[in-house]
This record gives sequence, C-alpha cells and structure tokens, in this order.
Amino acid sequence: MTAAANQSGRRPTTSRRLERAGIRDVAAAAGVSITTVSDALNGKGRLPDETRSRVREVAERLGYRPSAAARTLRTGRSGLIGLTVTTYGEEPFTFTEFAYFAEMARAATSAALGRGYALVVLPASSRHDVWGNIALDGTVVIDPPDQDPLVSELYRSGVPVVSDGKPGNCPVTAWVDNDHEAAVLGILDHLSEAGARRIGLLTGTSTDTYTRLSTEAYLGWCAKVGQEPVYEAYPAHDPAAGAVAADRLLARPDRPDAVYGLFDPNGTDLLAAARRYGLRVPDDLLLVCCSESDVYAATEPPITTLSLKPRKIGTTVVNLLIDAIEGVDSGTGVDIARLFPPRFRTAGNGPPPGTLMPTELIVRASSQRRSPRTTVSPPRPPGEV
Amino acid sequence: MTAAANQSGRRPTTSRRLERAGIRDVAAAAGVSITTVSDALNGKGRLPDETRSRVREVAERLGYRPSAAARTLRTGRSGLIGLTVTTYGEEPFTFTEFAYFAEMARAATSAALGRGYALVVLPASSRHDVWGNIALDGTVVIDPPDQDPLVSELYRSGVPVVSDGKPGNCPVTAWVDNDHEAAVLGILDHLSEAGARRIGLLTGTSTDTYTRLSTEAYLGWCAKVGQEPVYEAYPAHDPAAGAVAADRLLARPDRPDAVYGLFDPNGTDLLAAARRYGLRVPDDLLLVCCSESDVYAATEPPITTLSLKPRKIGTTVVNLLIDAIEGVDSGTGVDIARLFPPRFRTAGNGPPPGTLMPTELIVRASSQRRSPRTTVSPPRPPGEV
DNA sequence: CGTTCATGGAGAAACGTATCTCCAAAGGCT
DNA sequence: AGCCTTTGGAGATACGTTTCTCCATGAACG
Repeated sequence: MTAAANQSGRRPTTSRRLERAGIRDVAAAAGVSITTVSDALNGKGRLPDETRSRVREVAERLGYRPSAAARTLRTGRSGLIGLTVTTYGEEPFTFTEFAYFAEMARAATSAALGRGYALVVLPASSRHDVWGNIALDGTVVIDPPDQDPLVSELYRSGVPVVSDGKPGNCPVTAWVDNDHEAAVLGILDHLSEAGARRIGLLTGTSTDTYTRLSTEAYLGWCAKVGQEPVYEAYPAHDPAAGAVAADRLLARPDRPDAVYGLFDPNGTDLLAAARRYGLRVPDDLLLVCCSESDVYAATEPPITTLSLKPRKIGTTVVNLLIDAIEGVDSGTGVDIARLFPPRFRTAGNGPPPGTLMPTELIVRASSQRRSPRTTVSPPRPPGEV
Repeated sequence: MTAAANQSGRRPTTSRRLERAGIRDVAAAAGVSITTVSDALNGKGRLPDETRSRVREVAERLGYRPSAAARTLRTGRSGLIGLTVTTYGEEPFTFTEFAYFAEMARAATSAALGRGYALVVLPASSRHDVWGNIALDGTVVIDPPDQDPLVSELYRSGVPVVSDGKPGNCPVTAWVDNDHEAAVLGILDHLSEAGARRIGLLTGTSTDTYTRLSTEAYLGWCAKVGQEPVYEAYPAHDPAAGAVAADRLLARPDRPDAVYGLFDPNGTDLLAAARRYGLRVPDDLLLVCCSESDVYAATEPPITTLSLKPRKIGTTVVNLLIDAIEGVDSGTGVDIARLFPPRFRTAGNGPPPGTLMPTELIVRASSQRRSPRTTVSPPRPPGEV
C-alpha cells in the first residue's frame, strides 16, 4: 500500500468507527490535500480565496475541530500558562492575601485570554506528576520564596517564568512588584502631614519580600527622622493573631498616635482595639492599612487604605510573560534582550529585569484630622504610566 | 537508512542542537529500546526491577521529562479540566457570588489536583479559538444559562460536562446543586419559630436557577401558611441597587418583621436600612441572608447566614466529572451508567443525573429573640453525608 | 527429546497536525 | 521560441509518545 493510499483511506477494512473528523477527512471531502486544508484554515500559504472558503465550509459542515494535542506537539506551543500560587500549609494562599490574589488572578486571566492564552491554576504543592504532565508555554509565579526549587527547575528547563513579587534567589525571566519602599514612605509622610508625632507599624514575622521591604522602609524612615520605632510583628497567616497584635500595639506605654498595618484585616482589628482603649479615630489615632477590600469605605470611620493595584500587576505579569514566550516586545519597557535565558547559563550575568509598579493610597477619614482630600498617590518612578 | 538506524540516531549529520532529552536519548543511553523506557517509567510491561531502576536512573541523569503534548496526542488524555465561569458583561462573575465562587474554585482545584488533574480557567466569553486550542478531558460549568451554546457544543463533541447549578435546557453529563427549596423553607421555619409574623424576601430580577427556585419556594410557603408575600426584587449584579431595594422593603406600609436576603451584600444593606428606620435587630426585625463571608460573624449584631457550602459543591462537581472521564464510579452515589452520553443521541432519554447538596444555616443573633442556639441545618435528603 | 510457558524486550504503527520541499501549469518578457 | 516568475497545491516528514504485536531465549515438563 502506498503512502498516498494510506493517507486518503486509513482503516482499510476495519469497521470505521464514528469519531471526530480529522484534517484528513476534511481534505478528502473537499477534494484537496491536507496541506491545503491546514493552510486554508490557518490563513497561511498561497491560496485563492475561493479555495479557502470552500475548505472552511467543508470543515464547518463536518464539525472539524483541530486537535489541540497534535498542534501543540507539532508547534511546541500549547497556549497554556501556569499560574502558580505559593501555598501555606493546606491553603492555596494566605487569607490575608485573598482579595489581592483574586483580583490579580482575574486580571491575569483576562489579559491572557485577550492574547489567546489560558491560565492553568497550579498550587506549588501540586504533585510533581501533575506539573510534568502539562505542556506549559510559561509560568506566572506569585511571591516565590527564596530558592524555590520549582521555579529553578522550570527556569532550567527553558520555560519562561515571570514572578509577581521580586524574587529572592531564584532565577526568573522577569519580575514585577510594587514599589513597597516608596509606598511606605508615602504613607509615613502622609501621616506626618496629618499631624502624627509617633507612627507605629503592624507587621509580619515572615520573611517574604513584601514584609521585609516594608519593614525596612519603616525602620529607615524612623532612623532618618529620629523617631523611635514602635511596631509589633505577628504571623500574618494566622487571622486571630492579628487582633492580638493590634491590641498589644495600642497597649504599649509608648503608644503611637498613628498606625500603619501591613495586612488586610489590620484595619478592622486596629479599629476594634482603639475602641477598647477609648481612642477616637482619627482624633486620637490615625489609621492606614494595606487592603484591596472596599469594606473600608463603609467602616465607622472609613479607613484609609493602600492598594497594591493587583489588576495592574496581573496584567503586566501576563503581558511580560507572553512577550517572552513569543519573543515580542509589546512596549512594556523592559529590556527584551534579557528576557531569553540562555539554556545553559555559565555564571550569574546580573539580575533579571524587573518592573516596579506604583501603589495607590486611598485617603479616607481615618488618616485625616483636617478636611479630607481626594485620592493621592505616592511618588512613583519616572516613565511609568 | 533503515528505520532502526533512524530511530537510534536521528539528525545524522546535522549540528545536533542541544535540546531537551527525549525518550530516544534515554533509550540510547541506557542501551535499551524506547518501548522498555516507556514501560519502565510508566510501571507497565514485564520488566525485572533491575532494568526498571536502571532506566529510571538514566532518565533522571539526563533530566528527561516526557512531552505532555505527545502523551496527550497518543493517549487522548490531557489531564486538564476546564472551569467555565459564566460572565456578566466584562466581569468574570457577579460580585455577589464572589466569595462563593472563590471558595468553590479553590475546593475544585484541590480535588482535581488530588486526582492528577489541573484546572484551566475559561470564562464562557473566551474567544472561540482559545477554547478550541485546548485539549480538555472535561469541563465544569458554573451556573449555565438556559440553552448555553457553549455547553451544547461541548456535550455534542463528546466532552463530559458537569454543571454547578441545575441546568435549564442544556444537556450535561451530570449536575450538582444545593437544595434551594429546602434551604428557603428551613429559613422561613426558623424565622417563624423565632417569632416572625410577616417574613419578607429580598430577591433578584434575573432568571437563574437559584433566584427562581428560592423565590418560588418563598411564594409557595406564603401560600401554604396564608401570608401575603412581601418582597422586593432588584438586579443582583448591580451592587448599588441592593441597598435601594433593602430600603424599599423596609419602607413599605406592610413592613415585614423578618427578612431573608438572597444575596451576599443584603445583610449589610438591610442592617443599614434598619438603622435608618430606627429598627432594632433582632428585636424589631429578624435578619438572615445568604453569604459565605464571615464578616457577618462580626457585625453588630452578628447576622445569621445561609451557607451554600461551596467547598463541598466544588469537590463533588470535580469528582463527578473525573468519574465520568475515567469511567469509574468512586461512590458518589450517582448512576454511573448514565454518565456516558451516547455520541449521537437520538431522542431525549430523560434528564441527566443530578445531586442535591444540603446547605447550612449558621444561626447568629440577628435571627434570635431568645437565647442563641448552636448551628443547625435544614432538613436534608436521606443518604447524604 | 520435543513441546509448552513464562520472561524480557524489540519493532513498528499510530496519534493529527504543521511545514519544508518540490512540482506543474500558466502567464509575462525579451 | 525560450526563459523566468508567479500561482496553486501535493508529498512527505517530523513532533515524541504509547502500545499492539511479535520474537528470542531458556526453563519446565511429559
């Protein structure tokens, strides 16, 4: 049997089972070769419009759907992007990061979809066989811990990796993060302007980048302006510990007259603690916390929040990743030449390119002793949108 | 050149680019055939343990990772499950369903992972080419609208589809939903027991299953006990409209002395409205709303909520789907024989199998005029866990 | 000694697409 | 008339697995 015969009429005598139509069936039905079908459907090759439309019509009539697996095998592109979320214990993410993550993932999904990609949700704790079984064109990593073995392996195997959160020691293709230092300094300045004399901080005990950078910025500011640091740290993944820490902070002999809380529930907790101690907000205590939730617009009083702009981060991360995958610079302003990791890098050739995104301070009554102003943003690096 | 030569040493003279090791490379390095490698790595075939471990070691040394695309092409299984979320306008899901969806998706992801599958998030509004480009073993559909063309096409093309929410007219492999009727009746009974004389309802104007079933259950109950229905309906996707509707409900001349709100923000809105009218909760007004958020544990007073148990739903949906994919009955109690749609069904052969999951009423101060009790659940169908 | 079985493993055929190479025919040009 | 170029399309190969079939070999057995 010749190859041609084999190609047009497979399954010679077998009871031809009724299965999904393949490209061969379309070719046979349209009286053309599979090359022509492929070209017609994908808009490639040189074909007259008449042939193209005829093939398309036949394909439609046969209900032809190209096999994603075959296409992926052939082209090496799956159109799939992994969305890795670091897990703390059993939970896919810390509860305090819930709103941030949800917003970010939403924006990422949308951005990916807009460019023809879909997102696969993959907790980092996933069984290894699951990871290996999926053809990923690239991966988004949220807040990777230092020395994340998963990230390292992905990177080594040539899969582009873009992280949300400046990575510690793992090599990534690119990263995006907020300018946490600028954000904290902006808040401290804002509180000072509102009349704060001693600003306290509610922070975490974990060593992730966000907590570390924010705390360092606070300590640096204290050193600069000559204020004694006043802060309490607690394990941020434990929702109950936050209330206790808030209470501790306001119970101190050197009680602050303004507090910034790094985590989402801190606002509520601090407000409750203030009530317990008979402190009026904002008269006796100025309050700001970092949160994406709009419940703080409706508290009594409304609380000033810092938004990390998760949607912007999600969109940027995905676009950066797809740029790396496709080898295109779509104008994100990141040095594209460095986006392609040498398969076998010999020595460290500098840190991967990163982008700092501005945050947004949403000023509400809790941080204003004078007349409320409108929304302001902290200083942002030049050249950003 | 013989096939054997081609197999062992491809790319005869070409500058052998350094790429990922394939199964052939492993076979060559281990001095066995690719069949043996495949069998050794997958635990199939009859091989002595010595060979198996040797092959595994070589594969490890070469950093061999099987190609997911090739495997999928060959086996017809991708290990990927679509998670379709119906979109309203631009948003991936209604804000009122946010917490429910997030919990449900989390549980679904976890359940899928536990069985070796990963979830692909696919808004129903996705470009068609994205859908077609992904090899899905099955799909979870959240709250499909009647006659969803997407679901119909998936089902027709032989992809198992399990829906969260009893589907209207689209054919699905199976579905899971809460027993909304029992839930509403349970709440109405609970409020009656607490002394309610006229129970009002805050409901939606959309025609989705949840809203419809719940409203019908309310109206049926009213007819049975001889109470005149007192309800207000508003477009649930509009967060601002809820507050207005809550206000309207309490402003009526036949003002209810107890209200059940079908949507998450209703609790807050009703509480605010009650304050405006000088109504004390629970003394003048009993309050219950449907919500997955635990903010209602901390409101003043805490509000009784109905939980739809999204985690249970997510887990069940995924397990049902994977059962259908693998043709296994893992004891979900659903008739497995019906889970496999005939590729070409001739006529309607009855509705697809469905499961009703119980809800949970979390009783708090807002619905109690006497001493608070502990958590109770509405009557549930026998045989459920 | 001839036959049967179990063991260990090799060959080769798919899976369904994209794409590289090549060819025929039909103008267009000198 | 001969040559070049453009158009339209066919052939065949490769992507990297899994798996069905089949063949040696040696041991067990009557």
